[in-house]
Amino acid sequence: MKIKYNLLKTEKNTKARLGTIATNYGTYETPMFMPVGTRATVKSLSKEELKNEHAGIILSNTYHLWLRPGQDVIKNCGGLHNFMSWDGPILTDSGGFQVFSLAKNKKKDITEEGVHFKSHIDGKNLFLTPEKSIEIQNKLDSDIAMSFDECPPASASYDYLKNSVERTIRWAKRGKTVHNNPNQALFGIVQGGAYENLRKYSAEETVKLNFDGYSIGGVANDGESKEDMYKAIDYSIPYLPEDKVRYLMGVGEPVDIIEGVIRGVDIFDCVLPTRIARHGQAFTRDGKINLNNAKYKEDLLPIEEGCDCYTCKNYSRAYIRHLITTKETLGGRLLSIHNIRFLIRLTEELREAIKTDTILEYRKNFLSRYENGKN
RNA sequence: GCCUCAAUAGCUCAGUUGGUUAGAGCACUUGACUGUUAAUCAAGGGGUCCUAGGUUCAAGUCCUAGUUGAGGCG
Repeated sequence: MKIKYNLLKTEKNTKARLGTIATNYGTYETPMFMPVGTRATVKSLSKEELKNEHAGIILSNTYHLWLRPGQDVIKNCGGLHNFMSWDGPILTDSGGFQVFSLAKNKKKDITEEGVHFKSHIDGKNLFLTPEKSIEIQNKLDSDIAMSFDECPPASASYDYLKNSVERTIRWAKRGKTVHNNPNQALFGIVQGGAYENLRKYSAEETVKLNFDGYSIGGVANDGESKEDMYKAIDYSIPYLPEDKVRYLMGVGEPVDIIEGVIRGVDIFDCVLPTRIARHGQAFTRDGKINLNNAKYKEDLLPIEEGCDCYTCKNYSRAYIRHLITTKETLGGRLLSIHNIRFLIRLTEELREAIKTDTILEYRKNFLSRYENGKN
């Protein structure tokens, strides 16, 4: 079966939604944060570690798996779930973002047919089309496939964005036509920068194609302001159907997840918790902390007091700082576990706040503590 | 005892025929990261150029003596 979203409740004072997503690998509550596992691994973590911190859906990536090990290898190994031994749901991104992020400042040729660009591994010429992306995702057998979209930079002009939005809609249609995995949902992606009419047009036209869920893309890239990100959400959400899940792609920071939920977003993904972890930083209630800092040298507190994650229950800041400064791999792993749990716990609390219609109060309290960090 | 070589940032070292404000890597101190080309990237602090004389318009660089270290010969 394909995924099924069930709206349980909308918060009284905002557009925040409490719901569930039923998948072939269990039913999960939303709002939800999805850890990113680009190359069929949430970097450095085992499946038990993810499960222990209550991860639900995880992401993987069409472009990266296409290049290595190749979709046929994964298909012959029983599909992505079997290949990576993950018995939870998986969402695969389409590769649209990689065209933007890998080929940034490099030669790429975006045509109506698809995108010509070069492999970041060996420089080989590559050609990715909406059909190709969906075919790869069909073989990967993820639970949710994403349409192949164009992800323009935040600095793109109105005219560029207008053409890009129209092309992304045509690409969405082409991808849907070739999609043929009965167990896999397919999501459409709304683009249009921070322009109200473009987001409206993009959302309405994408919804007409009747996808299994909708995402808001093109946000939080290239130095986009938070105001523009929130506009992009506000201008998209009203045109998305109530009975389908809404996914804000690539976000994010704790603050942005809260703002997204308040605006009606159900699911989020972001590389931040695992990336900043490997770079020595951790989310806490009292703001982001950097374990490289000398002040943690003999600090025997956990990363965050009161946190229920494996890392905080077992290790001190002093020890983790030692691991980070000596470049021991365990440091990045322990911080990844904490940061993922932090964002998952944030969504758990947001769900509670929706149940009790107190999400504005929750935001106020969270922000005042997070932004006046005592660390 | 004699000879040779060396001495520059916390460490390992660049530094041209003498010529702007003596550099790098690492370490240290910070910062950044939003559908992962990222265990990455960026910034900052840090100097009695072994010491004392001398030559010169100008010395980390040349000369003399000394100190310390390494090696060699007796």
